[in-house]
Amino acid sequence: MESEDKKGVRLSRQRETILAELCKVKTHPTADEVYDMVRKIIPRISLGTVYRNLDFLSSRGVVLRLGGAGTQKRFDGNPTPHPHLRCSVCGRVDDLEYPLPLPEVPVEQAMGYTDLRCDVEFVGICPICARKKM
Amino acid sequence: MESEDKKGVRLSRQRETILAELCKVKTHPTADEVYDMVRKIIPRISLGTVYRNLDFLSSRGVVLRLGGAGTQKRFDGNPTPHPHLRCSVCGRVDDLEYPLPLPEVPVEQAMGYTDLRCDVEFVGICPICARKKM
DNA sequence: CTGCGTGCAAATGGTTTGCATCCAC
DNA sequence: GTGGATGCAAACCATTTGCACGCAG
Repeated sequence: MESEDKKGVRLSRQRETILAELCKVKTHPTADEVYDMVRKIIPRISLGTVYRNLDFLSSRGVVLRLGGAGTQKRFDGNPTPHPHLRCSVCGRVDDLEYPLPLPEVPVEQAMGYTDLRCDVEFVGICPICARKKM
Repeated sequence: MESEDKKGVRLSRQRETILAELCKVKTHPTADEVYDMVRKIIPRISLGTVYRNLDFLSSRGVVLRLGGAGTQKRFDGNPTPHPHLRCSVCGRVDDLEYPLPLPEVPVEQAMGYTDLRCDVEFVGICPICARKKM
């Protein structure tokens, strides 16, 4: 029954817009990049609201919060776990467009951990930063 | 020639102790857990020094800095990339003690990224937190 | 009407940094 | 002696939070 989960949840223009903008791009924006995107539509939105909604959406599995190696967290409009490429120089994150089976661990080998989800991230240098180095 | 890399590098008691303590444990301590460990040996060490040295050591590949899903970064005395298990509740990180081949991406599929290193992290609930929930 | 969501601003918390001093080489 | 490393404290910066108001249901 999904109604149990949705009890008391409202659809504000802010929340709607944040999700729409995030799904629109193929980049993996940080919270304040999302803030900039949404501000073009709702100029008076606050950064706190953006954080609250990204939190809300990722806790419901509607979007993905990428932990990753960098300082800032990045968000992905595609909630299905899939491998990412991260640039160790500029922090940019791309989707890996190559079918790569996510590794799995037999439950009895998971050292007692449960509900395992696999995160795969390839860290390297993106073509743009590689070029700059020359 | 390793002397080129080591130009001007000194081995202070602080740096030595930080590395020794980190290698001694099988947990994956955060910077201030390392601070606590080292403070038992060098009480007047500063947190800044711990950060500077963990930075120094990981940039040289002597230890591993785990990006990971949590807020704080964790460090691993074993510099060889290997899969980790992370508890999404308490943030604890364990080594996966199960041989799992790290996925590889053919260079021509890496979307122009170079020097790729693979990070695999399984996120789930550790046995301790699972028990607490009951 | 209700109470969830928002805007604003202050607070947090991990990490970084400037600077004078210290000590490994 | 020299410059890399330290201790201390202030600065940073991404993120979180308290509070009064606004608006979706």
